[in-house]
Amino acid sequence: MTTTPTDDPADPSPGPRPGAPGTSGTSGVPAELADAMTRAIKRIRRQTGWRLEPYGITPGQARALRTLAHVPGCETPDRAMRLSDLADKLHIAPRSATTVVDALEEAGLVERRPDPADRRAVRILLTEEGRVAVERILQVRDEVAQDYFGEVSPEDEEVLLRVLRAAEARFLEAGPPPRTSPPGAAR
Amino acid sequence: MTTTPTDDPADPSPGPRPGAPGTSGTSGVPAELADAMTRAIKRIRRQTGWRLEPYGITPGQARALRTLAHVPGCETPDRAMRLSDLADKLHIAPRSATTVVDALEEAGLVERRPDPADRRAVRILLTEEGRVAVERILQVRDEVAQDYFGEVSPEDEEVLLRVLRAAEARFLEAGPPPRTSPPGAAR
DNA sequence: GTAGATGCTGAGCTAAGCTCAAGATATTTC
DNA sequence: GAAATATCTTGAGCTTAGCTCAGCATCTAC
Repeated sequence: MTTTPTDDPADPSPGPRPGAPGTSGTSGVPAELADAMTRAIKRIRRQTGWRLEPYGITPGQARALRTLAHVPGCETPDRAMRLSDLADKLHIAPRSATTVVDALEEAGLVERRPDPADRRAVRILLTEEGRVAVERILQVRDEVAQDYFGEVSPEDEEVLLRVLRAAEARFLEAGPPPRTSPPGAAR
Repeated sequence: MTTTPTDDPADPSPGPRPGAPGTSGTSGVPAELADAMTRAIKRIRRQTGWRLEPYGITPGQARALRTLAHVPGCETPDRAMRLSDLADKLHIAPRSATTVVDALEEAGLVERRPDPADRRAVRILLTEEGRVAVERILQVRDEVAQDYFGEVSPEDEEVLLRVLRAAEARFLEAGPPPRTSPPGAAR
């Protein structure tokens, strides 16, 4: 194997701090965990992006489509998401959601419809083609996850899922996390 | 709680496909796992970014600094990373690494030195200030991971870490993953 | 010692975010 | 019911983090 066109021989996130000449290096197991998850997700994302590329679906569009498809009445003009809801869910500014939706509409995956109950607002409906795209996205997601976690035993999978969900719930419950820094932070 | 300035009340990645009117929805446990990890990492990253912000360290700089600090002889001009090595590790083009290093140098965290053995190349040395920054970064990483995973039992932590590392090793070993799409892909 | 490969960077581009402000509607207040 | 205020979307223009292409300096091989 010359010039191996591999995915990623090594990732930025290093392992257990080999020789860092630091002063206060704690580096607990949780940190290792976060690093390992970061690497895993990075690879999964890359894979997913590549496999969706031939269909002309960008990662951003995939995110938006999944979010739109997630709401129960996503096909009816009075229950589908509004543009601003989409923005909220995606953690982007409403103005940015406009651009995302522009692209999706351009691609025929989505359709703007006036909200019957509020003429300022616009509802984003999935088109038939959009639904097909969502199916593809979910399928690719499954494939990639299967590739990555396929060999994990069902018991371990259960543990992972349980732990992650517990951690998530706890974190969300903890409420608004501080955006301030710990010690006397001067920049 | 009015106008809660929460972190993220809900993420784009939805749960177990509640009402998606799909045709071929498989949605196995691995996919759920990938989604859960994606959400976790997203939150961890956001938190980390916020906590590093007061120090004037951007996420991109943090990644670069950690990568630089990772090499054993990162303080000596003949063992520290070259710019192109950094680019490789970060998965960015060499030209982009130039810009990253420009910023780091500007901030006094890093120093360009000619490679004693190859006058085309440049070695990126951490300055004293850079080392301090790396310590901060690692500390914040620890804190955030602790916040997120702190309540997980040591046994579960072990399982997670073991499984993730196994999956990672398997994935890397599988070699260059295909960038082509599964069925007859026409865009 | 010349030819080609390699390492870095200047110039200029793109994608995906952002803010600010304006136009059209809703909602509330008097 | 009219006026003030708030909300929803979008146009204009900016920023950031990437990219490619081209060029110069140097290294390696013949």
